[in-house]
Amino acid sequence: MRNPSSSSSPMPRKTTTTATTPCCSKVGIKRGPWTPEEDELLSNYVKKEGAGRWRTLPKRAGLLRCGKSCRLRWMNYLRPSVKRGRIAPDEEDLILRLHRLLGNRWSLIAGRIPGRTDNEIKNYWNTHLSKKLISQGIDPRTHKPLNPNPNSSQFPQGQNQNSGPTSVDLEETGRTYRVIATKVSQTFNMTNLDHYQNPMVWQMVTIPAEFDALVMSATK
DNA sequence: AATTTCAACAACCGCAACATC
DNA sequence: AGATGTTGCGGTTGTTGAAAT
Repeated sequence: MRNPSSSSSPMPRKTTTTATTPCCSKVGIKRGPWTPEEDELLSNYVKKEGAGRWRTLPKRAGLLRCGKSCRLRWMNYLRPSVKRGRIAPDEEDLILRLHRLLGNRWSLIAGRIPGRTDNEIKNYWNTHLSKKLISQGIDPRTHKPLNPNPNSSQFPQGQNQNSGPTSVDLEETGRTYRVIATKVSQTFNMTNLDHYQNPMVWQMVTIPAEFDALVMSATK
């Protein structure tokens, strides 16, 4: 793996005049790759004072970074619980299954995979899995076979191709989802299985930790 | 050996939701 | 109830090392 802190030169970024989060608009704020010294400052500070209050944290920790940058660095790299290294085949399999269920809800997916961050999973998806699915003739957005005929309507009226799983998706894989829904219902005392045919419900539901096992068992 | 292209991933941005005053 | 600040998310970009030419 490349050393993320190997360069001390800040990455040039596009400038914007859009009103934005205050911590990002300040002049004199350092950008680009983090140095080992900065990592140590942030790590030591969070271990001592705890994570949070990101806006004021940089000043308190003696860092010339914006709060957003500090939070991102902590969440994606410095947190002790972050697992480094290659995505294992079983993790890849789980990502695929969860993405089929949840769409691009990276934080939700990451929440079900211990030690992996949303950024890591998003990157892995974009650089590996989406290409892998395409090479297998599967649309990475819908997890359905790629349609060779662009004129045929793959997405019925009102369906947003960019969104997560649609009701049509759910219907077409109805049996699988029904099994999941039944198991979830049994486990968490839910009664109306029709809710599981509604993508809006999936968007709203905070999936409990036990869901992992249910997904695994129901879809294998 | 030098240059170009590709792949991987860290980091930034805008936005929205939520919290606080 | 509205304004302001904070946090978190997803999309995107830029840098860098590896591979190919």
